[in-house]
Amino acid sequence: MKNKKIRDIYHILLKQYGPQGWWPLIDLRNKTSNDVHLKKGYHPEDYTLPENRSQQFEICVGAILTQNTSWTQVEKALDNLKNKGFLYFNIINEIGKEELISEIKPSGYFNQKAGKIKIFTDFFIKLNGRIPKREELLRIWGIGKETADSMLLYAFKLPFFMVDAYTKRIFSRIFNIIMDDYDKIQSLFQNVFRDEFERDKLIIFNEFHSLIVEHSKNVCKKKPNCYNCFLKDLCEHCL
DNA sequence: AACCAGGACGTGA
DNA sequence: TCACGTCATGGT
Repeated sequence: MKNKKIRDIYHILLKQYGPQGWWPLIDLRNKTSNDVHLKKGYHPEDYTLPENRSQQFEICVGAILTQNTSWTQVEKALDNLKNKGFLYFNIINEIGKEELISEIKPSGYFNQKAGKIKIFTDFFIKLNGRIPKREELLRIWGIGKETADSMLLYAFKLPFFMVDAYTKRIFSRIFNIIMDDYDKIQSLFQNVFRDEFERDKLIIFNEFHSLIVEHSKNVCKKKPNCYNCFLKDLCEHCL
């Protein structure tokens, strides 16, 4: 049964990698941590974050910046914005597009992304603290399904399972079927955990996605390292 | 030196 | 609907 397999995989990944502490927040990066192994900005097992509109906004900007771009590049862009004092919705709203572009260059696609961030910022301000509907986000130019769901899950704490290229790749291999339809994959996963409490769903979707990213980077890469993959007993690609 | 990274949009068939 | 081109920097 697919559902049980998906549940098993979640628990295996969680046990192997541990809580991932998504979504990283820039202010936590500068905090002195007694755990040197803790990746900066991440906050494992603290699901209270984000705790204010400013942090929500930062996550949303990061979600746009990371479109088809590695997070290390996004960090550079966010650092630039932070150091300039730009990483606030009221400031982004004030500054010119060219000014924004010059700070987010490391993340690539800077012309498009600057426009996307400006448009989203206008929307975010008009929210005035309200939590947006998914359809509202999808109507905004520059926000597709994945970006919308990453905002809903990690910034607005709503239980949407987000699907990305990694998710499609891993589970295409595991089930030995081409899984490419965003909506089908999302409803499959949300259905698996439909009976969980809302609070648990949030944690599960939060961790699951980040664990998928972690496993995809380390093991289930484009050229997979099946030899030391601890999912191989469940993976049809390896049978 | 090609290839890829936590996608989305516009176009033509 | 779908396949494809475009956007762009910096890592490996």
